[in-house]
Amino acid sequence: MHHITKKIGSELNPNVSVDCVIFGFDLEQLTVLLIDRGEIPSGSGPRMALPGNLIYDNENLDQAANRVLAELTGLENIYLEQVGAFGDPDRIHKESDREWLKTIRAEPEARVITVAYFSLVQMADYKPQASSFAKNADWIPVNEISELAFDHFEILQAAKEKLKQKIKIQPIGFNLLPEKFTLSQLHRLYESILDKPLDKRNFRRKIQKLDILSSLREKQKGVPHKPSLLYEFNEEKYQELTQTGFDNFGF
Amino acid sequence: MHHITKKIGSELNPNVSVDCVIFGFDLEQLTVLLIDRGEIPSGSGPRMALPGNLIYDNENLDQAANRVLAELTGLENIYLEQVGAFGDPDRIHKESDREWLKTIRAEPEARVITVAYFSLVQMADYKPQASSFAKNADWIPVNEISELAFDHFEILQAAKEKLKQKIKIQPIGFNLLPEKFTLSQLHRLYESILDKPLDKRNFRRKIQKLDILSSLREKQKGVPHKPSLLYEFNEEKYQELTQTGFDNFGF
DNA sequence: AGAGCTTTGTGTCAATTTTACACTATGCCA
DNA sequence: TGGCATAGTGTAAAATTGACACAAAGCTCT
Repeated sequence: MHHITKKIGSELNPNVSVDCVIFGFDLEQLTVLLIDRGEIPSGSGPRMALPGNLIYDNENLDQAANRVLAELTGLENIYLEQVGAFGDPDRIHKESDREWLKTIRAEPEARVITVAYFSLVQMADYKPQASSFAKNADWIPVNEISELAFDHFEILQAAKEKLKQKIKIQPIGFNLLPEKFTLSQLHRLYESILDKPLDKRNFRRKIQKLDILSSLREKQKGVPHKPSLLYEFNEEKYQELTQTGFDNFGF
Repeated sequence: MHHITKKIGSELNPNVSVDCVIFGFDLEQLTVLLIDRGEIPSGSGPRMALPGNLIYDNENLDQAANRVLAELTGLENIYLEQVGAFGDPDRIHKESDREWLKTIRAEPEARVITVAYFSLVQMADYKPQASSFAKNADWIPVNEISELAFDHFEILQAAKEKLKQKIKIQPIGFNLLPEKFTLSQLHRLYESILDKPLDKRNFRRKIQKLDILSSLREKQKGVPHKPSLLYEFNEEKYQELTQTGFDNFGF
């Protein structure tokens, strides 16, 4: 009678999905990877949405999120963290959303609870392209997003907030940067996540005191100003740090 | 074919449940309200579980959590916050859990994702009693809990951690105390949530600086030692504080 | 009534952390 | 070579933290 009476492990669960807020950083500002659903038949309504999909009955939630991420970007072993569950019965109320669901879901009217995740990726690792998921995918600066499909805007807000809290407690921001980066880039990253200016000297002092950066004997090339030293993230020290635990970056 | 083709809004969703970690404080230590499932037929396995239930298709997740809380305790308008979603396909692997589900669920083999909440209640407001939920319910000190049904122990850990983080950022601990309380009680509450000793004088200094307590001209009665002054939580100041936002209690 | 027990309530000092703030150095470009 | 843009650096005042000890109040017991 219900899907659970079917063979377990082989099918989509019509009631539970995952959505991923995939953050990137273009060295200027925080961005999110959104999919473009193309022209919405009924004309109105936002075209952009978070990547997401129903879960399979034989995978756990983390696996589902990793799968969605991999299906869209091909990336694996990416930093991923749950934001929470969202499940208003009327979270699908825009006409454009209903119509779209008809084109992609076997049961477009099902009441779906979605579990949101956020992930941090190095933008350079993935150049957006069309996929099974989407007519198109794009990195969009978070500040420029004002509406999304379904309740995805709400989810985005929650993900931003969670990231904000988390980065005060763990130096996860490195997941967003290329291997070699400058302190100024790190500085701008923190500013864009925390959404407030941070004093340059004080920021540098604090970060350095964490002692998780290795300075390279290497400088930026070709910039029209004084070149910056490049740094690497020192995983060893980071592990030490997370072991002993630290409560506060103090930003 | 699936339950979603039925009339929406009237039925249990067989795939999604909520579980509540209901915290209390007995003025000595942090406690959790657990239900006792009674003798487990197969003999082995934990008897205690978190209160929880499947959601209805016409309620959102917060409503479902509030409903479960109200059904068990009769309490309403209680502090409630989502912890996250838990959904291992094999989260129901103990034999005792399978058997119990057979007695309470229409579809005991369904793969269920549960959304966990934690809530803070004043223990005095609720005296445990049997209910539709449980043969019995009881306040159990969190430190004395070492196993629970399903993945409830894991959920409890996550809820404790979330509470720990949250209380560093917002003075939500007041939800656990009676209207009038002493600074020592508040002190012990913070110690038991943070699970570490806090210096008495430093604690008092910090709390007082928040300026959200009103001292009453009233003392404890009948205690075999110097009586303590009683305090009230000052909601007005609290609102001010949460508006302007404060990032850190600094514990 | 007094001794003893238990918990309350209080202050200071040293060390650390935070905040605010401005100028020189380096490399490109025109 | 001068101009432009960003990198990189130090200090002093203020605030916060952490460590620490003893007198006061009320009850109980004898």
